[in-house]
Amino acid sequence: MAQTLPFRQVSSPLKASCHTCSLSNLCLPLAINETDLESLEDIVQQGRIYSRGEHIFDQSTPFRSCFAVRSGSVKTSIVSEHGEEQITGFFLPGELVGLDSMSGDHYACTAKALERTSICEFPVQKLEELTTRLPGLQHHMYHLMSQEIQHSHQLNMLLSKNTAEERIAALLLSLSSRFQRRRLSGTRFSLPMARNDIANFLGLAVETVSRVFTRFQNQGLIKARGREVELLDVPALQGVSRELSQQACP
Amino acid sequence: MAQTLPFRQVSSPLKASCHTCSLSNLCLPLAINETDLESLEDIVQQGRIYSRGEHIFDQSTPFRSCFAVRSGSVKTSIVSEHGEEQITGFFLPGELVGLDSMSGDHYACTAKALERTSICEFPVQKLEELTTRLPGLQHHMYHLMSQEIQHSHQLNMLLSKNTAEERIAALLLSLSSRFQRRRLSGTRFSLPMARNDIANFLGLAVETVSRVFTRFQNQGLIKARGREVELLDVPALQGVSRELSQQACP
DNA sequence: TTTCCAAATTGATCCTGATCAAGTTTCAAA
DNA sequence: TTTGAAACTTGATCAGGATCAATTTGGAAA
Repeated sequence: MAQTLPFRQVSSPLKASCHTCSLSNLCLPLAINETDLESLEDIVQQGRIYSRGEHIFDQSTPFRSCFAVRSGSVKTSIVSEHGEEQITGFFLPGELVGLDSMSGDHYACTAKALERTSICEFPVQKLEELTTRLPGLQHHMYHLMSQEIQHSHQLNMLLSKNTAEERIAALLLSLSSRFQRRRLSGTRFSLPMARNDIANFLGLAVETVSRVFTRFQNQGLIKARGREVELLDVPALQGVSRELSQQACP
Repeated sequence: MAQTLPFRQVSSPLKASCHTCSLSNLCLPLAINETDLESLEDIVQQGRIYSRGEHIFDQSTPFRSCFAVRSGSVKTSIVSEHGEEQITGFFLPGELVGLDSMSGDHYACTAKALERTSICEFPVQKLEELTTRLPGLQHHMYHLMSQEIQHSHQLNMLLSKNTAEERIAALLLSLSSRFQRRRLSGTRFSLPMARNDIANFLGLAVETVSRVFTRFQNQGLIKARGREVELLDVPALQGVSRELSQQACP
């Protein structure tokens, strides 16, 4: 995958057009003004398209940029010394990938496209220069990073206190509200990730995930066929989850 | 606890002396220069002393400041809708509390002193102003927040993949290396937290923590009497833990 | 010192979810 | 269309750790 990086930099980087991007209200501070927005556009590069399963970066890639998902979705994961993988997050359009890597000179995780995915690239060096000039943008960076800490803490609680059913209900509701913020249906959507990924993320076995899905289905809470999911009874799901209403929702 | 806050602000805040603070190499960027350090000292207030169990802030407190532990130790926790508590971190001298709260206008967690604890206060408004002027300090803030995300991700992995023994070994080793960085013994120290807190933090029952401690003791890995702990066989503990070598170690 | 309550330990039993083992479905490539 | 492999589902069994219960220890206040 190391070859893809030089390629992306050689190929003339398109200047991003945050002005017209429908996601700008998600990945940008709402308070940002016209001139500030132009400064940001100057440093943002419209990255290339990644196809399903393709690496965006991994723990051996030198850290240069954060990435905003424009369309599609991304998963990040860390790997233990013994090769065990732990998925640390799923990222939907408008969400920023790489905030965990802003210390050290390599990425702290591996990022992989879950489907055909388009991303915008923020070179951190330029971003840091810019945030010293734009206090509003700096504040927004603190805001985003702080939220990522909070969401991870909520996930800790979920993993340490909740049952399999509660974890899965919470994930479904999280996805639901995040889709909804993107003006997509919050009750009928397509899971960007495999059952295996769900299991890994939530600290469960695949078989358990599968069983809970069918149990929810039998109880009339959801309708699921493969990755297509319909939430039939959101209040009931909320009753099951009791926590993490909008994990990782920026 | 709300009464203590006004009190702390009325009582003339002492200007901190980061110059002479033995922890400055932990909580400050190493590259910071003389003039920058003075700017920082201008905004840092030497906070008051908290006694064991005392609240520093909670989720109803308006967010104003981050805090650096000067001596003693602090635990932070979040509470679910149903009143379940989840400890999200233990903080030793030199570590910064409150980075998860830099979004929103209230703290995102509750912070409580685990013992007699002295802290320095960083009013965030002034801190943000300062970081726009000092790019090195801004970079350091990104660095610290990024690390907090990483540590939380590592904790996620620990909770989702590791056994009770592995979790506890990892915690002991984490504390060990953090004490060591503070020039304290890494093999013989006093746990700042109760068994209950360890259990809560690691997603276990108290009884399990107790049992693992005695098991480790019988295997000759540690010697434990109450909160006094001696690590007798660090390599063996590392073999048990296999992960999270230095969680939350800034 | 005694008293008292919280913290910690130890034992016995139970249950959720892991693991092992077959299938079944899906979907992409030939 | 066939084929093959990965993804998913379902069933049976097992085990790690939770829970319940009973002491024991420790430390602060009287």
